[in-house]
Parts: sequence; C-alpha cells; structure tokens
Amino acid sequence: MKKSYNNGVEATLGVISGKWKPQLLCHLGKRPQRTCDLRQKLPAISQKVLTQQLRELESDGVIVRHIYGDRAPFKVVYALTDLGRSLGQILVQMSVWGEQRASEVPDMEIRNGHSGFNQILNQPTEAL
Amino acid sequence: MKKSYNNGVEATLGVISGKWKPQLLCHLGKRPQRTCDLRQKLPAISQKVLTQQLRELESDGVIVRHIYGDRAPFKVVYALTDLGRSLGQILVQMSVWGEQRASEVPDMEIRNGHSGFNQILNQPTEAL
DNA sequence: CAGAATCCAAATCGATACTG
DNA sequence: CAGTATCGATTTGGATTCTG
Repeated sequence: MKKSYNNGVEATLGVISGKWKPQLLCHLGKRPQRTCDLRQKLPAISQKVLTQQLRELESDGVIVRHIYGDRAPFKVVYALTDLGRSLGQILVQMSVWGEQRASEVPDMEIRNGHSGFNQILNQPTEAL
Repeated sequence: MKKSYNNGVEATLGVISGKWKPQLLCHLGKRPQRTCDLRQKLPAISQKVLTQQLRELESDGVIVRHIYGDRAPFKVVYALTDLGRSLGQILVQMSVWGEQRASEVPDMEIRNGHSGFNQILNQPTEAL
C-alpha cells in the first residue's frame, strides 16, 4: 500500500525513530557487525525487538543483511548502505543539538557523545 | 525524575517525534498562532492530542504559550522560542532527506515540501 | 475559546519458549 | 547462531463530554 507523509520530516522520523534504531545505526556506523556483536553491545534489547528493528532498517534501505553459510549456525552481518550513511550529517546534528540542550537542562543526561555518529561520515562504502 | 538518554539523537527525537509535532513546528515556524488557527490547519487532530502535543513542546522549551484575557473566552497564542528556532536546520535537512528518499521510492508520497520548514530560519525572535 | 476528564483503540515494546 | 511465535505490558493517539 501507498505510504503518504505530510512532510519529509515525518518520512525521516519513520526511518530513524524506534527505541533502538539510533544506537543500532551508531554501532553499524563504525563497522559492519554480526547479530551477536549487536546483542553484546545492546544487552538489554530483546531478541524479538532486535530482529524487528533491523528488519525495518533493512526494508527502509539504510542497512543490508548478508548471510554466510548454507546451514545453521549461520553468520549474519549487517552493514550500513550508502543511503544509511547519507543519514550521517543529520544524526550528528541531532546528537549535537540534544547534547547542547541536555547541558542546559538539569536532570537530563546523555551517556554517549556525538563522536559515535561522527564515524558514520568517514566510512568507506562496503563492497556488496 | 531524571531523564537519561544513550545519545543526543534520542534526546532530540524525544522533542520532535509525536504524530503532529513536525506539522505544529512547521506552522509555528511561519508565525505565532492561536489554538483555533492550529485546529483549522490540522482539522484531523483531536482536542486532547492537540493540547497534549503543545504542552510537551512547551515543557521541552521549543514553544511558549501566551494567554491573553482575564476571563473566558481566552486568547491563547503559541510561538516558537529561540530553542525551537534552533531546530530549523535539522528540520530542513530531515525534510530534504525524506523528500529525496521519497523520490526514489515508488508508492511513497510527501504532500508538502521543505519550504515550510525553511521559513523557521528567517523568522525574527518574538518579543516576550 | 481553550482545555480538562474519561474511556477506548492501536501501535510499540518486552519476556519467554521454541526451531533449523 | 539467528530467528520465529505468542502473549502480555506499556505507550501513544483518538472520540466524546463537560467546564469556566
């Protein structure tokens, strides 16, 4: 069915919002990662939701999923696409804005700085 | 209670995501508006949710609420704050990214271009 | 005119058990 | 190892009614 948005902001929000998506994009921005790597970096995410969010990012075209092996146990690697990397500037700016705001609001903390997202920018395109 | 985010992106998403918030910010980016103006521009939003989203934007400091009159009927005007206007660049970029993506994806349409958000940028600060 | 109060529906997220 | 399936909890948005 046809997706319709009032403006581009909503379309972009549809791609990057999701409880774990910013963190997933951040980790994948550093390098491609296996499922077990991601689970290790995000111990609190449940199996179901991890798969779910990855599938959504994939169907939105910002990450790709590569499967290695012909029978279990499989090796599955997720990596940013060019489209995904093109989100880099936006993610960095959103991160900086959020940090600035947090610095002015008491009772608001941000655990990781924007440098994580910065790495998305200088990352070569993966060979497919 | 203390709000804690993993990164600035989540903090920013917390401010701008909400079913009607991008549209509200877009309209308020043009000029301050009364409640009835906003209802007219967003006929599909319910009373409750309009108030709710405006209250959240207000408590996040991106809009202000001014009340005129000492007894009913009141005149309530909402306007972007400097902090709200500082979201302009991000909103424009998100809008452009969303539009570009939509132009490459069949079955995806975006009704309003990014020019709406562009107006946030060249808007003088309101007198308080 | 603007909004509070209820009650309800839908979307998201999570815990757990199971499969190739 | 990676993923599906189910069920339940939480969050979010909506319809309606009422008030100063």
